[in-house]
Amino acid sequence: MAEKVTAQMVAERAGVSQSAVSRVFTPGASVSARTEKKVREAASALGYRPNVLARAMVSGRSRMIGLVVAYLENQFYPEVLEKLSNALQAEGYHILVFMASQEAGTLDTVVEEILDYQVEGIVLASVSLSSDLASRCQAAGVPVVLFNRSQDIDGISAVTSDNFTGAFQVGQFLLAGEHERIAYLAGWEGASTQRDRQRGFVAALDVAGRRLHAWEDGRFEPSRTADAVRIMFDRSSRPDAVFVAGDQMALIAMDVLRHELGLSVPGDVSVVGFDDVPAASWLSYRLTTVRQQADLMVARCVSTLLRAIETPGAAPERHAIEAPLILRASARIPQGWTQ
Amino acid sequence: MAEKVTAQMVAERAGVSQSAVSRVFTPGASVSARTEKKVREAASALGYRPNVLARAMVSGRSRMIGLVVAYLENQFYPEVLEKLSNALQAEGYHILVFMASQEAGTLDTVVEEILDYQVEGIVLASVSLSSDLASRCQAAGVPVVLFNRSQDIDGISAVTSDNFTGAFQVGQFLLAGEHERIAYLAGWEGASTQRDRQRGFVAALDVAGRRLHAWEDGRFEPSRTADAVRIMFDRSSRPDAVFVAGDQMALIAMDVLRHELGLSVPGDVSVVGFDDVPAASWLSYRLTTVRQQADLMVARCVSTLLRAIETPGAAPERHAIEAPLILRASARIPQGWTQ
DNA sequence: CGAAATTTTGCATACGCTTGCAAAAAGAGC
DNA sequence: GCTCTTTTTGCAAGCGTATGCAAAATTTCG
Repeated sequence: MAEKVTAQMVAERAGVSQSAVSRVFTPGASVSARTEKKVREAASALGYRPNVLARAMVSGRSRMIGLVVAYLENQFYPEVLEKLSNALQAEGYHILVFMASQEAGTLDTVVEEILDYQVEGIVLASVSLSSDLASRCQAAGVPVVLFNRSQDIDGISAVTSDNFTGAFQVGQFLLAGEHERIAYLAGWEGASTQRDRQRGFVAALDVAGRRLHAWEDGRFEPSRTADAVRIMFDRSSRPDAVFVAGDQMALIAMDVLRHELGLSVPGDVSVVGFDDVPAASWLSYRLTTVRQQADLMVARCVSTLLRAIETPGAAPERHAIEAPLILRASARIPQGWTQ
Repeated sequence: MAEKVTAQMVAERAGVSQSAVSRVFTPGASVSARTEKKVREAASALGYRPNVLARAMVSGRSRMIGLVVAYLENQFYPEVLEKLSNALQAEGYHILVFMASQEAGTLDTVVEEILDYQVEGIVLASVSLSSDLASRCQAAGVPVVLFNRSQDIDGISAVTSDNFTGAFQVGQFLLAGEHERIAYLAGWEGASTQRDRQRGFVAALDVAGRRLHAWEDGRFEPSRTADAVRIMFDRSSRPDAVFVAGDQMALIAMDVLRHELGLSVPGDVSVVGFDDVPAASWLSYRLTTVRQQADLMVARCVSTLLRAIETPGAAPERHAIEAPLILRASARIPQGWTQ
């Protein structure tokens, strides 16, 4: 196996100093056209490429962003990961992935590990942060952006959908559809997304002087969700509409309603979800749902992060991306409904 | 923001040399119990943690594995990513993710970028490698493992399912079910998985003196797949069974068959997939399919990779993991079929 | 208790690169 | 051509850690 080729070797071959080589590969540095040519020739002859790690050591810029993800089962996250990776790749950054099991203490460990790698920034997707950890990151000078979670912690930026308004719309939509018994199937209550969606939905009902006819908790877990649906519909006056806190759960709900309880969707029950994962548009479901605009969210996330990296003192940003209702076929559409 | 705490600072506080600090954090190094105690106290008082990058510089061990993934839409890959990340995390490694667009030249660029980070190994998921690139990696002393692709390149390890045998079983299964017109819906022909599955399936028919009644190419792309199904079934003698090269395509096929063409699955057509993605078991599909045992594949992938890292001269390994047929409800089950 | 064997420790160097500084080279202006 | 300004270049000092080597400390054991 060949030795690894260093800037020093290139320098010798090109007959210049090692600093000159470094400058050729540092955008904005001062080099004459002639030495640049000599260096580039020597470099490509030897197959030289700068060592990112060595560069990181002295410049403090590792070109790495740490990403913490809790679960990838939810189809929304692979999509986000892919887009995030592409967006960061375009800016010359790369993603170091860390899986956080849902256990409590895990996140602390994971974040410590991330910091060990001298990442320039951290994205926490669907993960909540203790204020202790947050200040640890700040002490290390590493900006943090929460993705799909919002939290009132000093100095922590967050990018979410406008969950409140999105869910509020759903409430209006179901009311306009003249549903009589409107239910809500909740996600894990520790998630800010769940709380905001519930608040928005209930607020819409509230405006009309209405209340939830039923409420169950699916915790964003498949089997828990199926149970919740069974409980919710095993009563004399079952709901005729249910807003589900996430698509993954909504799809399960539709399956249980149709194939286990023999109900028709949307004939007997209207179902509305949140996320707009790929499967929501599959012909078996055609789920009416609120779309999380992953592209926009990712773009905001990246710009927020880069800004924080470049401007160490910058104030944290909180972004709530518009989340439009996507009409498909799982919920009765009110006459003349436009939006 | 606080300064970053170095081994030197810990050394001063503990009244020892920097080397002593280093040794405390290097498993297997020689330190007395007394200095270890002093160092650990000083370290935790200051919140010291070794800098992975600096460590990588001198030891050549970055504790990073590069992962290249082409597309995450296929539900199989998020699952793999999650498991792979967890398995490597348990071994003290972390994953640096790179997305490879499907364009041709991209992979070269991406692999170069990976090597810049001094990763200790590379996993290529569903991506093919030119022998030129392969030797580049070998020159850099970085072992490569192909995941879900196999290729005859010197020195390159690969982990796949036993696609041939898995598909062969499907052939036997459909024949035993007394299907008359058996079709195959292919994936992208550049993929070894596609080729092996087709070969296995056709071989099974061959043994019985039968041939494919129809063949179309879905290229693993959703809209292409839907078209392929439409073409395949728009003829007087439509297939009564179709083996689809991947679940993602199989689910689309079921949707088109049922909701667009008004056919019953498995009444009119039996459908069998490959992968066993999460959605395959959803009540709307209950897809009979061949399971890729992600756990086993990942475990093999990790052990292969670690072995190659620790034993630089090691011979490449090729593993084909058993892929069992999972019976559900999308294909007619032959009487008395057991397996 | 003392010599030999063993363990622990600090020193110094290296890993591959960036960057401030001062010297050298190149341009500008007359 | 000569001085003054501007650009280019090399030198050398790190960045934070691991590690070979030799000295120091400790243990072993006759």
